[in-house]
Amino acid sequence: MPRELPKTYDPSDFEGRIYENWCEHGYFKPSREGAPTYTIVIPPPNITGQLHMGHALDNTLQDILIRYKRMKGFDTLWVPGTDHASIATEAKIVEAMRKEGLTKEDVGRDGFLERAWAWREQYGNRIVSQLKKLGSSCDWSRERFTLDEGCSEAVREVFVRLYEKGLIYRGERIINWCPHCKTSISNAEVNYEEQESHFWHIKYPLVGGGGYVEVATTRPETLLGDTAVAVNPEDERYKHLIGQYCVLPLVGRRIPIVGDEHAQLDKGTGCVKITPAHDPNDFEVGRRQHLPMEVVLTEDARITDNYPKYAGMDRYEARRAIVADLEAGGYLCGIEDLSHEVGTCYRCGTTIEPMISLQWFVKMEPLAGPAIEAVREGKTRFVPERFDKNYMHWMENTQDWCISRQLWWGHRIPAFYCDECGETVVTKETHAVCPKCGREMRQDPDTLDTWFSSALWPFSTLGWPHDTADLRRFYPTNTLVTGYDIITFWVSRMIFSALEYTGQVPFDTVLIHGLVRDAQGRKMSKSLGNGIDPLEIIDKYGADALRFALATGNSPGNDMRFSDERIEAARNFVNKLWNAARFALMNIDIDSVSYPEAASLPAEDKWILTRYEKTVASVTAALEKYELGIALSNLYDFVWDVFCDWYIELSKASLSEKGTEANRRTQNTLAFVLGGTLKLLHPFLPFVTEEIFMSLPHADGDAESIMVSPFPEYDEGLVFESESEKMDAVIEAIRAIRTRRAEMNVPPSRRATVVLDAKSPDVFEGTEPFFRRLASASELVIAGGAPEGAVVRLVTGAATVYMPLGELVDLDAEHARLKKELEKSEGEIKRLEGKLANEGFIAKAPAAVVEGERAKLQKARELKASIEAAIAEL
RNA sequence: GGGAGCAUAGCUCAGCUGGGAGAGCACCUGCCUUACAAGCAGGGGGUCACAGGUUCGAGCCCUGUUGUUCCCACCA
Repeated sequence: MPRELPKTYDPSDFEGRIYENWCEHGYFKPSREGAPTYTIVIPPPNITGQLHMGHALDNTLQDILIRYKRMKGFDTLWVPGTDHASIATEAKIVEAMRKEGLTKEDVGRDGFLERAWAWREQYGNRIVSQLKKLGSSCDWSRERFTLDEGCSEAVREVFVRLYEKGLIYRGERIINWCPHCKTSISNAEVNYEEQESHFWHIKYPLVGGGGYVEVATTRPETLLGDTAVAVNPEDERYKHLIGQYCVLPLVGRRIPIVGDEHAQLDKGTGCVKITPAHDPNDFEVGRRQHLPMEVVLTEDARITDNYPKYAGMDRYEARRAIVADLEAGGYLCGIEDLSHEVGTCYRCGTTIEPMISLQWFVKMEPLAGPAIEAVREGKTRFVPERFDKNYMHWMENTQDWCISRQLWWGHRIPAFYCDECGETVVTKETHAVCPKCGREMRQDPDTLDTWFSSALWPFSTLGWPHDTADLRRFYPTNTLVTGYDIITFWVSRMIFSALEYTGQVPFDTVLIHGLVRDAQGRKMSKSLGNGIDPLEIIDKYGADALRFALATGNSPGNDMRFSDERIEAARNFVNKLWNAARFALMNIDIDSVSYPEAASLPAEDKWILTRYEKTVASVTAALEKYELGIALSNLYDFVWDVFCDWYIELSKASLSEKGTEANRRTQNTLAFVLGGTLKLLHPFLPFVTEEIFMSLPHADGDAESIMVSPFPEYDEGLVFESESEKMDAVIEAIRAIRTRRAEMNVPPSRRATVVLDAKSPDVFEGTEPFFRRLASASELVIAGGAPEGAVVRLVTGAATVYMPLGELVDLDAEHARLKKELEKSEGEIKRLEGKLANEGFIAKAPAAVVEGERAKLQKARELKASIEAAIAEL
């Protein structure tokens, strides 16, 4: 027996209860052994904070897909988890300790890690509970963490394998150093931003002559580390200087002038100072020219003790001091204003310092090749497609990946060094003994880039490197849903990692979404304080409304704005659905729903079933193409404009006659269509659809929960084209009457006889109740012509409508109005005639299109004739 | 320097493989009608950035221009 719903829609009444119920029944776990699988691994949120709108969008999209596939009969698995986010989390913990007056060194490595794990406990759990509030149907029994034992094992396995293959090496390279985080970061972690600066021109006197060379630099403080000046070997101005020496100002060091193609003829003065230890280009020049490396900066970017005058100054202080000294010494010969791109740390924004450093690297070239090939061959495809360009470009140009970090929170590098003989051992074990001298070895103190472990996420979460049942069944996964901002960091690395270690792509499709911006289109950020908390939105409007707001009108890869209007519109839609269900339940007393029997259905039922089936088809097609926003807006239109505005209103006629056969048929159709619509909506609005579904009588094949019921399949047996067209004609006539009455300001309470002169009178047979209810008709007369007297005339495709509202009609105005309609139809006829007279069109356009245009012309001509008749009668 | 996106109603945006433009919000008019005022009925409002081109036909395809956003890049 149907249960009534509360009068007002209040999501807090049921969202929590329903979610618990789903969990208790284990619906989120895969359980259909024979069925094809569909797998998603969550992009693991960082444990640095709480869920933001970007997560809400990302996870809403994933949940829509996984729920859809589950209802489609797939054995679905959505693997949840969180990311330890080494540098970001470590920075947060350091900051928290600073407030207690503590530093990392105060608490020591073990003490620090203890705090970090406590942090992970607190914030990791919070994120999980927030994902649950959103309705995410993840299999929580498989929850993972990038630093858990399984993931750590995978990391060690990969590190050792790559090392043994020669794809991981340790070496001295120029790396990006963040003086604030005091760690190296990878190229991908550097953001370039425009900074206003200067270009300083400096004279370097030649040794043994009166002349000098002039160099230009944006970083005068690095002068201390110069070990050469380079000129282009082809440069006529300077080539005679190659092999000579000049004197480094302020320092007095003799440095050579070398010929190197790095110096360009048309750049600056043509002479370049070379600082091999603090510039990536100069590093290369230094290698080619066998120049010494002179390190002048400490790890917190201060001048080293080798230069007593400047020792201890930070780099900017030193810059000012050195410029002043150069000027005083007469070495400065010009200052230009300049704005240029400066690298900054993506976590803290500090200007990064290129420095020579001993670090671990992944050799990218052998790994990138197959990764490029896989996407080119379509083994993994991006939606929308254009993002593969992005990916390709990065892959084709990527340099070796610096993976070691001078941090404590992360995967410890599994390399061991012998302090005795300098031997290095890389092993999965937790300690090592030197194979040469038998001493206990010291483990590398550094940890790995956080992306090193997330790169393995699609398979490490399924048990790799072990050959587990999950790995065999659910890998490769199917869809990865993520933002475009993370393609290079993460997606690309998962692809090359998966190919290298598992021999397969990690997923077949990457669904890319954009950023959620604020109402003014700005990025949401802490510093702007314009972030919108998804949890607050859920508390106020419900998770379904939030999901709707994020999913609707959002197309893949594009940013969206989140505003009050948007969430209110979403809530209003859910409320509309709620009330439609309430209406249905107030009128339904049948216990079960049966398949509609075509033979006994009235026109309005055939009409709504036809519209419903077409919605099933379009929603399914859109979902298959990952057009989630389109799928949802199709549903919106169907629910609001078709089901509520028309079918519910039409159904009131027979629902008011209790106990009749017609009444039962209508109840059945109403419940059938509403039930199916709820299923179509369920992936988007999981809670409210379940709440309503539980209250409705069920059809055969429905499960106890909507989330494990079958998704509707398009059923041609319930598509009735011609009857549906008849109903459209009735609707058109009702609309015409309403419009005319509104224009004439006739109140609904003033009912009028409606006389119809129809081309096929049977179309309007039995439709009087509709005209009474929806067009303020007192009665409906189907006549063969115009009634007597001055009346309102409305011409529609199927009929001419007359209403005896003569006293309200200004005959001249009426005449003018009909005349205008006549002109409109004449214009339409002219356009169509012109088109059909065009031989090119007839010859080249598809036959169906030509036929369609002919039919339009035919209709337009009939309409014109009807209007002319109406004018004549006036 | 290279690459990509966007430009459609007052605002925010849809518009799938080319067949005479849609939604939400806002605005105007009228409504307590067997659910819903978080609602119902009706209405106004667009040279689809600009200029060419392809086509029987262009918001959609091609070229260029302008504006705007973003990504990538070691340019002293």
